[in-house]
Amino acid sequence: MAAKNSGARSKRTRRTSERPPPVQEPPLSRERIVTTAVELLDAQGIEGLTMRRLADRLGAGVMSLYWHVDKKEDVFDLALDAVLDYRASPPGNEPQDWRGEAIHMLEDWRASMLRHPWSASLLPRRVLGPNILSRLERLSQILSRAGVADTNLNAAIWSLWNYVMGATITRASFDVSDDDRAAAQQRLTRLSERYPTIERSRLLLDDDWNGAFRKGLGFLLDGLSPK
Amino acid sequence: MAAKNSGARSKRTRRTSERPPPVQEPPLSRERIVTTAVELLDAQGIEGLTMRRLADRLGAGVMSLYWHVDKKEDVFDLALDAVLDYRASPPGNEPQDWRGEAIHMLEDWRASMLRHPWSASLLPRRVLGPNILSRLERLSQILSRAGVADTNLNAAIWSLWNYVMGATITRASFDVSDDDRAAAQQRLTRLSERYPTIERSRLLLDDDWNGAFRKGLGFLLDGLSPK
DNA sequence: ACCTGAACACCGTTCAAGT
DNA sequence: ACCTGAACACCGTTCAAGT
Repeated sequence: MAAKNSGARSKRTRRTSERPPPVQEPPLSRERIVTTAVELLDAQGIEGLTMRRLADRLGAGVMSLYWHVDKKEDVFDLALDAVLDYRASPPGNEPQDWRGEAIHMLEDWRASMLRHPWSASLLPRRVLGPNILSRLERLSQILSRAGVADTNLNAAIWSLWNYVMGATITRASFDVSDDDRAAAQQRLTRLSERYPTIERSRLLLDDDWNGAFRKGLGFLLDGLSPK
Repeated sequence: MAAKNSGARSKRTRRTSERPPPVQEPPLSRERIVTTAVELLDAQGIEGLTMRRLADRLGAGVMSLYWHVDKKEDVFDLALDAVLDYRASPPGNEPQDWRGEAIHMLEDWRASMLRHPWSASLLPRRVLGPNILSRLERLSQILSRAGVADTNLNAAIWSLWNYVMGATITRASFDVSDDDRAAAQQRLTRLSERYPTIERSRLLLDDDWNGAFRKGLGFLLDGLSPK
């Protein structure tokens, strides 16, 4: 009873068993597709998401997906936004600690994406889904309450966005290719007369990503703070 | 004589004409491959670069490429670094205006990538080529000379890197999908009770990308400046 | 040393059809 | 309304072979 539907592609013979749909194969739906897509992306990375594989995991034919979704791109859009959900303490709270609030939300943003490393390299090409928008909304409110001038508000939001995106994308890509990074540092050491400064500071070997993220974010918030 | 080799795929009959290789079809080489790859990427975008198409443009068979290059990935790596060359006034100059120097170099970085929008979405997954490294080296020297403490140096470099990458990637992706952006703003206006703050500040309609970039960079440099 | 075509194991998506 | 298989026009890369 356990591994019933695993190995055998026995779609044809399903009707013979009499039970009313026993949870086992709920009908296809956008939701189910997105959930499974995220699973697949987590497991196999961005290259691993294939319409054929996705359909397989769902126990459906490839073309069935196209009833619920227009193009493969849509699956990417939906998967990305699905991953960026944010629940935080209600907005009105503690208007004094805007810095802490901003840091919390942005670190969570980064963490959410690093939990699904594919999301980082996906984001650049994707549309702004509702979860992304509501994070931007939240950020805007925090900064506004903090006293950032209206004329600076958009620039401030985008600069934080830029910082977080850049950091996350970089982090995720280094994660994937740790060997490449080692190779780069090797080359760097070999050519230490060409890159003396970053060689000396061990720029590529510094492993404290979280610390660097927080520190840099601190710099930026310092610069943003209304004087 | 002009459009000699354009339409006809007459590889077979080439030997009949007697001339010594008249510049027309220089032998395949890594360099030629990279140059053509950049052209192709500029023209067709990231999806447009295909080993088959690339070989076609070079008047060679697909598999000939694989003598000069291991995998398609390599072509991407090489194309990316090729685009990031930086020539600036010699490093020793004007030690006083570090801020101007940093801004110049980072704006040039962004501009170089925006000239080849595919580079922005490529970078996250790529190795650090020599041109990228030498920019980081340069940045490190500037900040060091500016008096940034050694303990802050790496964090400072990465935060600037993050900012520039985030900004560039975002800019490039919005460039590609201007309609998507319009659609997003539409949805946003429709749901203005959900996103009142960013709706009011017209976050998604603000078109002054260059201004926003400079402003945000200013914030960050302010935060970085040794007090 | 350099280049090649045929073949393999994949893709996303159109289309006409089934229930 | 929802699902399907066959077919089309592509991919990157292995392999055995040519010069």
